[in-house]
Amino acid sequence: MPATPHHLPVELQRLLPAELLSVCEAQHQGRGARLFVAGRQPEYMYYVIQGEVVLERTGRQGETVILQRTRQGFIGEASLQSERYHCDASALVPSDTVRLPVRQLRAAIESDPLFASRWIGMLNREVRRLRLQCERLSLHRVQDRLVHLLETEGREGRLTLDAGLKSIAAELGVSHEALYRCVAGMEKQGLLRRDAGSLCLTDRR
Amino acid sequence: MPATPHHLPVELQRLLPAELLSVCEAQHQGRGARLFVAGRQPEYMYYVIQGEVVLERTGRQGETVILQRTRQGFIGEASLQSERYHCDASALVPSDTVRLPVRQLRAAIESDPLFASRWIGMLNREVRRLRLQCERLSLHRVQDRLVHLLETEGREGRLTLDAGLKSIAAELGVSHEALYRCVAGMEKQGLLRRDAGSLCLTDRR
DNA sequence: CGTACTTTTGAATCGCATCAAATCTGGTGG
DNA sequence: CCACCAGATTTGATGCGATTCAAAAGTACG
Repeated sequence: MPATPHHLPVELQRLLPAELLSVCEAQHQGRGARLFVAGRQPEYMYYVIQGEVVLERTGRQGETVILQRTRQGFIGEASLQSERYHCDASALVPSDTVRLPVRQLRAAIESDPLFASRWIGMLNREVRRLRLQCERLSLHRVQDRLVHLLETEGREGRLTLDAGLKSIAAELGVSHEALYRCVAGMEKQGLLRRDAGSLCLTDRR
Repeated sequence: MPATPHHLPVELQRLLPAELLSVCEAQHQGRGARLFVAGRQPEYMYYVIQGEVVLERTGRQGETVILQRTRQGFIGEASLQSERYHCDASALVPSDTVRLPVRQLRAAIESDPLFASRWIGMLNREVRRLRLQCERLSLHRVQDRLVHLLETEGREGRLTLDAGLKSIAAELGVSHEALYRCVAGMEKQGLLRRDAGSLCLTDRR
């Protein structure tokens, strides 16, 4: 069923032209649900309203690598002009999403220059976010990566946890044991506070 | 001086509309030359024809983190709509570049839908490339990262080296000593060949 | 020829992955 | 409500691989 525009997030309402807003379809994804799988032809573009959806790829040793982790925003937007998906998307926790037909999205970009500019702006933000993640992953110590995450993705050093520390560990590219130890150690040193569902850096420099 | 269009790379000629091609300016950057620095207002968009230009940021301990490494293509394209650069760009080796005015680039995107689509395609490729780099950096062993680099950025497992192994080490996020040892070890095991200026995986599986 | 940089090897140390196991948690069905 | 289960969290012990510091040898360039 089509979602009425005023149910959609403000960001989406500002980004999309009216003819696309009207064909958005709200969906709910259960825990572990697959939005799409690698190799399939892209038919819909997905936007995460609430929850946590990851783009992942299976390495050659069978390990799962998380390529993107979205709690709010588009997932797999790079597949707009692709013939097929390059990775899988699945919901880590029950999530609310919106999907819109790729075909109409492409048409809107080609016919609406202002929308195209806004879409480019969204891609530019994504590129910068990915560069930040590369910077983060090039840090060697778990603590450095965690602090970097809190400083760049959190607000005022505070980051809300929707799916537990284990999924954060995967995003940081470290074992969950190492992250648990790191968090415990930083709490003991008073560098970090841990409220229910969020991590927060204390301001000591 | 404006570069005559037929001196520009084919990729650029196919991407840019005529009015932008005519305002491209060819430039040569000496080794270590700064194309732009963080904080400044973007005035030109740069394209690397030949050589090696890096986007880098200085971490809080003063270490240099390479965010992008371009031997061919745009550098800092995410700053198209930004008020200021978020990082520095400098030439690692003497490089040929093209610059075009950001203002006219923005105007072209808003007035030429097909060009906007092509620009989006370029950004999509960049997003995918960055996701690959994140995947690579989340590997733990140096050898895994090097193999991943050769398989994804090389052609048939062969990668041409323009600026020595040390800059590769920085891109892989490892110390240069570790990379030298890794290369030597893999050569000894017959997993890798090292011609003048290129690394090549041998096909043993 | 000297200077700056890359490449190379060595040795010591550190941090994390890994394996193991115990505890805690939320959710399920009896 | 309680027993139970799957998954998350937590702590411990061990080993590996990379960082780091150090130093020497090779190389390009003015």
